Amino acid sequence: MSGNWRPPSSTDVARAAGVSQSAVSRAFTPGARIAEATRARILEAAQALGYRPNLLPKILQTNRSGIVAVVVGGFYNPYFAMTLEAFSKALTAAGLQMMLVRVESDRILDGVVDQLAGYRVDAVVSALALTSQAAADQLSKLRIPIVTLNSDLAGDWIRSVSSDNFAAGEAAARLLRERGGTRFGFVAGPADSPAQVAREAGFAHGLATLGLPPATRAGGGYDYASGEQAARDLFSGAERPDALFCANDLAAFGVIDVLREDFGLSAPGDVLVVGFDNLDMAAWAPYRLTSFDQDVDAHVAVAMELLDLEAGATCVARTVPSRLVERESTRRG
Amino acid sequence: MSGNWRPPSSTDVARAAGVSQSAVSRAFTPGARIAEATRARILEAAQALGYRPNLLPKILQTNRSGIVAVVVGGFYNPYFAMTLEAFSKALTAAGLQMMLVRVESDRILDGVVDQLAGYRVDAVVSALALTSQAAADQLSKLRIPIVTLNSDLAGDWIRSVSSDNFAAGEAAARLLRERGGTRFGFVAGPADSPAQVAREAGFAHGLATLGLPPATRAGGGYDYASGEQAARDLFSGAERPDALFCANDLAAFGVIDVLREDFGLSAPGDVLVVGFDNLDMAAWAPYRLTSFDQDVDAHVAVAMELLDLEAGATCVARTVPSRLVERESTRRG
DNA sequence: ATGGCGAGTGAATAGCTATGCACACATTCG
DNA sequence: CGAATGTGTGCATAGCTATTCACTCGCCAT
Repeated sequence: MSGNWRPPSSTDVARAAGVSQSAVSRAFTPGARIAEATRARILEAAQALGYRPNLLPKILQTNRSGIVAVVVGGFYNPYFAMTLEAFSKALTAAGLQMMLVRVESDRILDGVVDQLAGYRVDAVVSALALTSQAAADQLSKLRIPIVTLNSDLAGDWIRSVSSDNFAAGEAAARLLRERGGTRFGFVAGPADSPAQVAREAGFAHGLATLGLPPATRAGGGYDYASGEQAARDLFSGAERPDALFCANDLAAFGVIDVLREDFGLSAPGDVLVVGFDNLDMAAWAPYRLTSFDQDVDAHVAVAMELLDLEAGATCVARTVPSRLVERESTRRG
Repeated sequence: MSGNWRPPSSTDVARAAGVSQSAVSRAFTPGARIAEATRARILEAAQALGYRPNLLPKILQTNRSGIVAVVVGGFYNPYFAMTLEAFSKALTAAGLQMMLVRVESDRILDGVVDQLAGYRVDAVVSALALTSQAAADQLSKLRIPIVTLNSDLAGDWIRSVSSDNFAAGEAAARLLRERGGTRFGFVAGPADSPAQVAREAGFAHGLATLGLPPATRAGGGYDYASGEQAARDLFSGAERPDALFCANDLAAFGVIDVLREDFGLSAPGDVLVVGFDNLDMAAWAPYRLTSFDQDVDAHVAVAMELLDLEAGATCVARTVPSRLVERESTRRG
């Protein structure tokens, strides 16, 4: 019997209140012309029936769902939590809802495009390290704006907002040099991440510009375990580095812990360490990690701005400066 | 000109392929009766136009959106990230989409109900510490199933799944006692969290059952800073505890860091510490924290199961056992 | 030869809301 | 007092898809 139950419709309310369906609609539309008495009677009937206007017909007509899809690859990195939090606030403030899509790989994103297009999402935000070009093209064809974070996609209807990863890499080189570093190491993120690539390139360029020897290299992931492994690799050899730039904080934590536990080394006592993301944890006592703050709020603000650029079918790329937050891990003595 | 652009509809495809709209619909409906040749011609035309079936009309008729709303209070706690990740996987596997809603307070949840109801979400999952009874009632009225996590809501169409918080509190008391604790302390979470209340009550009951003195108490939040403050409060007095049960891991980390930095105390050397949630970080070298694992996957599996209980208008509450993961922080000597 | 049958297709419709248009009525102004 | 203005309401429709119903056309069996 409850199998064919339906939520009350505006027609049901109209019948209950003895008015037409359009009157009900007007009662729920701010600024619509309706007598206050009628309106009150309708709201009363609606309340009694538990009526809520169905948003779908409106969407069907206007093709504006009020939904923005946010695509992420996983949540293990607190940086994504920060991004999600900021986006959530911004979207709510703009009266939009967030559809959260988690994809294992970019191949699967292609499959998800059908769904997103089917729900007529107003826009897609991709926090994926690597966003599928094919998927982006499909969305472009449907004129669904897409904003990528720290990616390097190109094409119509595609906007991107990134940190100044290259410049930050250079800045890291300068800082480590100033603080007394002589043998440099780089703890890498995943090779397919454009941010990782830019940070490493900037670091290398910074070292070269200062006339310093290139950095030894280890790692290959944005996670804690990658950092652990990188530290073991870098410090098992004879020529141990004394200044490290890590592709992100999570890896830096792994590095610092292994240095302390396995090698009895401390930061900054024996090794200078710089991270990236400025997670909350970077300020915690065991780490006090110098790190580049990506200014998530600014990223999101720019992203929201780019989403609003309805007309712009041209490719837009914006860069948000990151801010160096120096803590104990680079203060020697 | 692009102001009134509309994505291609099935009618557009039909025109292009020289068939009727129903044929197009059939071409995209698995198992529908259509000649293979026609189907191929339609798919070709659809491909050329970039057609994707609009899901909204179907939703309008069936009242099944394929969307589940997940309501959270924030993302600062990695525990929510774990939950979100697990839910995301489970929903994807079930062919559902996740609408993520972040609310500042439960009052705002009331306002959000209109939206959720308007989108005709199939169900609501609330990971809120405190879920508004009023909001839940509204959803019940619309026959939208609601599942709360670690909450103690009651009513029709409301299901809840919780950890065995009370039992875990008792277990914590037994463990700390066995490991040599004599003066006990409890680092509390927020007072309005049912999980916090149950954990504290279980701990108190456990201590009493063992004939031990009651625990001193500090804290009042699930975050790191709360833990820091709690440690300062608990260890500034003359009678310092030597065994702590923390309402969650994040607070426990704050406790451990302050003990080490400000008081020169170590866990487990000077103080035994038990946390709750078993975050990834609990295994990290500076902490090696004994913690109760809430088994997020099991929580989510049960939640998904409860969502499927379409018929059940009765209130269902399920408990998932948490698993004690013992690490160095409670191993003395 | 003819009734029956299955496959393939088109026409029509349900589902719900917002809104343009038309109409009825009241009020005000010349 | 007639006209004009304004207010409040109902009618009809668009928006898109899945699905039911009806129809046609081969084909087989009787």
